[in-house]
Amino acid sequence: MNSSTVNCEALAKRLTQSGLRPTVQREVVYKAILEKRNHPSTDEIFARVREQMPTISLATVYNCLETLVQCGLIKQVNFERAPTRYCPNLYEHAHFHDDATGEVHDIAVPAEMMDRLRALLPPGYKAANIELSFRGGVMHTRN
Amino acid sequence: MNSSTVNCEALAKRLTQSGLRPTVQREVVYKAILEKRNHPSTDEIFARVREQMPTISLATVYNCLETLVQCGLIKQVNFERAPTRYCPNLYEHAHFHDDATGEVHDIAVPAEMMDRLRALLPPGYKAANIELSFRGGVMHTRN
DNA sequence: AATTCTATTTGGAATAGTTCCAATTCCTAC
DNA sequence: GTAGGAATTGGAACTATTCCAAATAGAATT
Ligand SMILES: [Mn+2]
Ligand SMILES: [Mn+2]
Ligand SMILES: [Zn+2]
Ligand SMILES: [Zn+2]
Repeated sequence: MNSSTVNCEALAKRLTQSGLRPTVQREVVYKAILEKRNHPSTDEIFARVREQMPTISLATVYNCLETLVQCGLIKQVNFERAPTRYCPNLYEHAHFHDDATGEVHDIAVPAEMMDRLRALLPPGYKAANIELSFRGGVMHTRN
Repeated sequence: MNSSTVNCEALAKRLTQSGLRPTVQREVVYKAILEKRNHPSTDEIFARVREQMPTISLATVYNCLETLVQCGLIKQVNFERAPTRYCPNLYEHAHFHDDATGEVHDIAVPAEMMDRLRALLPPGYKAANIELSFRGGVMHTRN
């Protein structure tokens, strides 16, 4: 029983809990995101998925992604107005967008820091969601 | 000498410094953003600007906004994939997007907090930009 | 097992914010 | 005043995403 099997059992369970059907399309889209966790765009996911299922439609990929987000299995990552990316890392974390390569890296954020951020809000403001993102470069260290 | 005059002198100065011309279109777009600092969208800015200058084109508004951002006079504010908004508040701050009203509110962020955020980055990562945004609701307090 | 009912998928059209482009107009420098 | 570059303009093009109506698949019921 490999990790992919585990993940897809979790997927089926979560979908069923939400009253949705664990379809093969949803499974293959979810696996595509898991296989290389580099915050792929919809196009990238579509390309990966087509290798397994060449007949899947782009509309279905969009539908599956929306479903997976609603079930809380993946997160949408938006940067400026660039095409939406997706992230299977469910821990609270921030994103670093490397200007040079275009890559997006996860940045760990302690829960305590999240609390500090929430504390910035005026009384009465309740944040359902906090997004923290960095943009910049990565210096190469010479040894 | 009202504040609008002051702001527009600053605008002209900044544009000239950048080797750009202080045109009437750029001035009227900038004033439109300052007049009601509610993070207006391009459409809203276009509507405001047309009252002063009914002949201005949408393309020019887009051009002016890009110029003003490049000069550092305003900031782009993106939320998910909603239409871009603009903000003349040049202090480092976060944004709170009210789900109920769609309004965007500025949230003050102490410089010390910004430093803590930067400190989350691994060695070698240099953030040219940090974006922090909240989404949620505002509770009404009874008295 | 056939039928029914609904969820899901599918291909293509439509949408919308934004960008691009070529032509005109406007400034500035000479 | 003329020349040259900057800025503006209207409209076309672009593109990520959403919408839609028809086809398909799957679960439930008889
Ligand atoms: Mn994408
Ligand atoms: Mn906008
Ligand atoms: Zn991530
Ligand atoms: Zn702001």
